[in-house]
Amino acid sequence: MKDNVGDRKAKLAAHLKRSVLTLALEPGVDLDEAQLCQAFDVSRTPLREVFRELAGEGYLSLRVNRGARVSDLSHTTLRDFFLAAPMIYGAVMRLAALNASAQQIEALKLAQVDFREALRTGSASHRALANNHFHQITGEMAGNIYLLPSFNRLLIDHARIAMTFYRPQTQQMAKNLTEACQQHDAIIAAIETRDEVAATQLADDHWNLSRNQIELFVMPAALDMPMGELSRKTSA
Amino acid sequence: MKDNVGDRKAKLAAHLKRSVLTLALEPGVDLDEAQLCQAFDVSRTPLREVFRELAGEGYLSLRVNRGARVSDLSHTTLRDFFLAAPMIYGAVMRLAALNASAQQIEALKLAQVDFREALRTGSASHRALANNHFHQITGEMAGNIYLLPSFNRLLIDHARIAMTFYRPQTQQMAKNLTEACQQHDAIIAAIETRDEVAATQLADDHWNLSRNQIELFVMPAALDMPMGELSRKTSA
DNA sequence: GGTCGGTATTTTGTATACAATGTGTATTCT
DNA sequence: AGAATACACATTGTATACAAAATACCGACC
Repeated sequence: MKDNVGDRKAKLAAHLKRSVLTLALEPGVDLDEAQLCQAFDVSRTPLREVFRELAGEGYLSLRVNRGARVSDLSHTTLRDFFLAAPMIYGAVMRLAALNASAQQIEALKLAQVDFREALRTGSASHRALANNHFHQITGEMAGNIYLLPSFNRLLIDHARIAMTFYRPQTQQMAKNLTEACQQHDAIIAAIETRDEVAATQLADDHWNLSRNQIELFVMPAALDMPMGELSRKTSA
Repeated sequence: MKDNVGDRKAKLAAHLKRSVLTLALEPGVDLDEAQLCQAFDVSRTPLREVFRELAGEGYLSLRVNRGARVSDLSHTTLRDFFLAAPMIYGAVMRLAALNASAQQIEALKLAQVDFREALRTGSASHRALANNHFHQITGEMAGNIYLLPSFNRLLIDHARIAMTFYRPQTQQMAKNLTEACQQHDAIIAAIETRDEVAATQLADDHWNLSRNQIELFVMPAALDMPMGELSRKTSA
């Protein structure tokens, strides 16, 4: 099971990504160079290179003379997220339908098998990662180097937000998950038949469902309030 | 004029960015670590960190065991560019109109002064950099962390493509440049009055003008062909 | 003459020592 | 007691030596 440094570096990067996506490393926490060096048996130089790389992709943020930390997921970033996501997701899905290769479609189907499996028996982390993987493949299908940077950044925070509701706490939330799964199937079908219109529409539907799911979590029960004081706009 | 290492690092990064944007470093050329280390008086470690940073932003691309090179600007990337740019530019301009701070508007006006100056007396590089700076500020105004990665990547290649026509070779091209300048003024006005509709429209106009400019260069004179064999679709 | 294979050289990647910066703590002075 | 400062410690940034990989060069063989 021993491998060269390059492999250990890749392992480290993958581990950090997974940890960030699944909230095993929570937004804002500091990363300890010395500890990670020891844990993954690499020296500080390659470790710090990985840090910079992941910082560029949006997983981490680096502050001069004060080390690396997991990217924040603040109030304002959430607002940005809801503004940008529908547009980018839609564009990516449309391009995916236009450009997907047969090989990529196979990969997408495999990802969906895993996602379904995760919904049935997996942990919340497994679900988040499987869903993340599914959408990453659609990003590859779109294959537009100018869209991907933003899309991948969105996927990072989508996974982190989603982690909060991949442990469904109500009947409705559970139902939404199975619907999301069905939408994935529809997305695969649309891509396979190169139906860009359907794909774009499905991106929109899928996104709206996701947003509902998030709202169910952020505003749990509505508590059956008599008046309208707790309207949606208040928290913004 | 002596400064600490951090400053030299920043200088190096700025130099590389400028060189890439102005085609002083052409797409695809290899970068020599040893030479740059000597030129900027930094050791290889910080130099390589800069490389990774710029690679993350899209200026360079790193290939394992084979060093850094300037990002390519190929046929296929151009196609991606034309697909993604209108959407992202429009979104950024709209958000800029909604969110710009007074300070940012001042900065934008200064950038426009410089751009106008560059059109009158500056070099092609000066023009490209000034225009780049102007649009970078609109990106900051929009301030959406999910849109910015793609937007900034677009700006890099926009500058590089634009370099080819900031040396206007026909009457029409020169005229287009002055029109672009006027559009900048209109953009400033729209942002200052928080007119998101106008800003979005102007983004579209500005983009179309830019594309025309590019097309004038890519398909120079049309040569007054009698038949229609040289129609636009052929090269795609 | 051309191609294959092996060695020398250059270039890239990693480890580590050292310098600089930031942080925590104790001591002193008001 | 509380604040300020100086000192010790921990963490981050840089330089450099070394290892590994790629490239260039050269000669042998077909």
